[in-house]
This record gives sequence, C-alpha cells and structure tokens, in this order.
Amino acid sequence: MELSVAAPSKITRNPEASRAKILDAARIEFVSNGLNGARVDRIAEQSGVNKNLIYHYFGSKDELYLAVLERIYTDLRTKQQDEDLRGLPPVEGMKRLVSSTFDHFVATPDLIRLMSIENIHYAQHLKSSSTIKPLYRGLLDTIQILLKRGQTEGVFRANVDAVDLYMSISGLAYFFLSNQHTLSWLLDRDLAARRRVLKRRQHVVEMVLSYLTQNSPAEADGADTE
Amino acid sequence: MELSVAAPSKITRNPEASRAKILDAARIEFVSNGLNGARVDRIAEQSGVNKNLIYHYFGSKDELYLAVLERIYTDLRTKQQDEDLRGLPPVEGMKRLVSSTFDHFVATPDLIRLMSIENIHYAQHLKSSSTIKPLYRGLLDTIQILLKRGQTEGVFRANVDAVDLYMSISGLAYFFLSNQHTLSWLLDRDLAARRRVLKRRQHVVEMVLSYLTQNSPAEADGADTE
DNA sequence: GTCATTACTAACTAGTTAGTCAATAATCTT
DNA sequence: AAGATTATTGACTAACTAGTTAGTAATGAC
Repeated sequence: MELSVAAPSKITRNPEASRAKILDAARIEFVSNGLNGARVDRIAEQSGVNKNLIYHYFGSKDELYLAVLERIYTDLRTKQQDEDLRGLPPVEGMKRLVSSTFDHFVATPDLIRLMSIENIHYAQHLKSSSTIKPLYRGLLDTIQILLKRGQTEGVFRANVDAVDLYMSISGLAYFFLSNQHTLSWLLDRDLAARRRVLKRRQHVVEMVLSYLTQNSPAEADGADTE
Repeated sequence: MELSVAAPSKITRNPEASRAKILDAARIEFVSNGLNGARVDRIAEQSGVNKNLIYHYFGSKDELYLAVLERIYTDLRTKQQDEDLRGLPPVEGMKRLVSSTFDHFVATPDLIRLMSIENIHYAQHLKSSSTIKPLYRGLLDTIQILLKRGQTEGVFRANVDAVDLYMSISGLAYFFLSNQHTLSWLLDRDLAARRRVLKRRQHVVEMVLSYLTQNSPAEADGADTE
C-alpha cells in the first residue's frame, strides 16, 4: 500500500513503537473520558493496533491506565528540577518553586485531569504503583531546606509545616485549573484566557510569599502551639 | 408482609417519598462511582423502587445526575449564610468566611466529589442548569463588600480581585479534600485525621489573612499595574 | 535451517446496561 | 360511578464492551 522511500527494515514488526502508540492513545482516551468512560476499542482504533495487542502488552484496562498514570507522574517529577532551587536565597527560591509548579500544571492539563480521576477512584491505582511514591521525597526536601534557611535568616515565619505549604502551593494552582469548567461558568469568566492565567500566577506567588514573610501571629484562635 | 402499626393511608402510593428515595440513592451512587461508573439498576435496587419509576420521574440517567447536582449546590449556597458576615469588621468577617467555607467543605464530602466529577465532564451538566448559577452572585458580593471596607479602613491591601480571592479561599480547602487520597499516600500522612483537618483549617485562615493584611509589594516581577 | 518465542490479527463471546413495553392498580376529576 | 391520570411493576431488548480464542507470521536462539 505505502511506498516507503528508505527505512531499512522494521516494517512489519515494531514492539516499542506499538507500545508507545498504545500508551499515547490511552493517555488521550483516559484523560478525555475518565477510567469508566474510556473504551479499549477506541484506544485500539486510535493507536492503529489490534485490540488484543493491548492485552498482550498491558494485561487489562486497569493496568493500562496505571501505566499511563505512572508515566505522567514520572514526567512531572523529572521535569520539575527543584533541586536546583536549593542553593538560591530563600525568598527567590520559593518564588521560583511556586511559579514553576504553577507553570507545570498549566502546561500539563492531562496531569491535572488524571489526578482528579485518580482521586475519584480513591487513589486505588496509585497505591498499587511502586514507582511514583519515591518521586515526592525530593520535592518535600527542597521545601524543607528553603524553609529552614529562610527561618534562620529571619525572612520566613516560624512554625510552617512543609507538607501544609506544599499543599497550599499546589492547591492554589490546582483548583483554578481542575475546576476551571465549573468556575468559568459560575463566575462568568473565561479562566482559560492567557491574561487570566498570568494574573492568577501572580496572585498565587504573592499569596504564598506574603504568608511566609509575615510574622506569625500569636493570637490565632483555637491554636495551641504544638 | 409488613404489619404497620398506625400510618393512616399512603401505603401503596407515595410519589414524593419515591422521588426522594430515588434522589438519595442516586446521590450515593453518583458520588461513589462517578457518572459513568454509576448504575441505574443499583439506584433502583438501593431506593427500593422499580427501575422504570426512575425514568418516569427523571427521564434519563443524565437528568437524574443533574437533579442530584442541583440539589447539592443549592444546599451549599442555602446553608452558607454569608450575608450575615457583611456587617462584621473586615478582618473578622474574612476569617469567618474562610473558616466557614472550609467547614462546609469538610462537612460535605459529596459536594467535593460531585464538583470533581462535573469538571471531569467539562461542566456540561452544570451548564444546562438554570438554578445553580444565580446562587453565586451573593457570595461574590459579600467578598467584595468586606474587601472594599477593609481597604478603606486601611487593614487590607489594595488591588485584590474578588474572584481571585474566592478561588484561593476555596482552592486551599478544596485541594486538600478532593485530592486527599493521592496526597495521603504520596506524603505519608492520614489527611482525614481530625487533628490534621483542624491544623489545615488554621493554616488556610492564616494564609488568606496574611495575604490580605500585608501591603502589596510594588516590585512583583512581570506585573504591570492594570 | 529448525525451533521456540514474540508480535500481531480477525472473529467471537459472555456478561452488562441504559432504556422500553405492556400492563395493573391507586388516586383524582367531574 | 365512570373515565382520565398518575404511580408502580416485571419482563424484555438492542447495543455495547472487556476480555478471549485460535491462529498466522516475523524474529531470535543455536
């Protein structure tokens, strides 16, 4: 059918290419339709391979979904080179950490959607993955290092929990993106518009930094110092 | 089969009770399994009515889902009596707004999950609802009123957008709850534990308030004053 | 070159699932 | 009390869908 110009061999069989095509099509299918909405037949059709090849390589729909999940999480933590930030002055380092987290979320809508989908399923697939969890250690360490140094230098407030801070940095960016469809409708704003996104980025950085750089108030209601 | 003691009439037919039973079962089913994972047969079984009665009252699975969605959104905005806060001193009013938003999210996990589910579906059902959207106007007005007065009194920073602030208040609480399953696993913490939740509440209030009460820095990178 | 392995395909199946049909009976209308 | 309407049911169906069976052909091992 197709007259190939050069291409030495590998015309009839190509396991790596097939695997990759399946994974790419699966990612699109799962991200667009969720786990239950995704159709194995559609993945086969879109990737141009026979359906049974999917089962040959991945075993089941759920295992294929897990493969997609592992890949996107690994990509996140590989690209997010936060170790570089550890040497920077604390304020500068935090600013960069917040904005790069925000930027990566914006650049990878698939990640946001898969995280939501996975939480709808009570993280049951993630929990069966051995590769994803270790990726998070480094990020928390980076936060901890910047936090400590900022506190020693007296520019950051005391008693900040690294995990809480991580959740706030992520949450401020995440919600805006994960819920943009409901929010855009309810608030009468196109949150996907470029200038909205940039404005939001600015807002998020400012919020995190003002929290960190303000002296912690002693009189916060109901809080006993742990 | 069942010997009823008193109960005057209404044994054989009871449209309102049937509708309510269907809606209750549907809520549990959609919240637990998502839109695609939910089964109409299971809703019929759990509510104890014949499946066709569901179609008689609600028309289709999607319309039933919308009915569940409308009800939970309406409940949120009915219980969230933010109008009361408008008369309070700005700092106090904001503190209460943040903590009551947080508390309502914590108290209504179904709402969080339905919001996530709806966003996975690109808010297509919400957009076909006429009842939900108007509910949000009042909340934004409350934020705007408190914001303005705080700025006039000189306790809040200038140039805060009410929509951005709303998204931050919600986002800080929402992410922690909506993604608690992945986060608990990845961060090695039981985020559902009572003391974690209380600590998080404290953290969120402090973050929003420090942002509001700190003077806005002029030197924020890349931001031209609009 | 033979044999085991691996890549790949077409056709099939058993189970599910949203939605319907056809009917009965309770309640409302007049 | 007759007739229309509405609540309620059990049985059915057409379409779908994850996974399988049984096979062919290319590649690698020796």
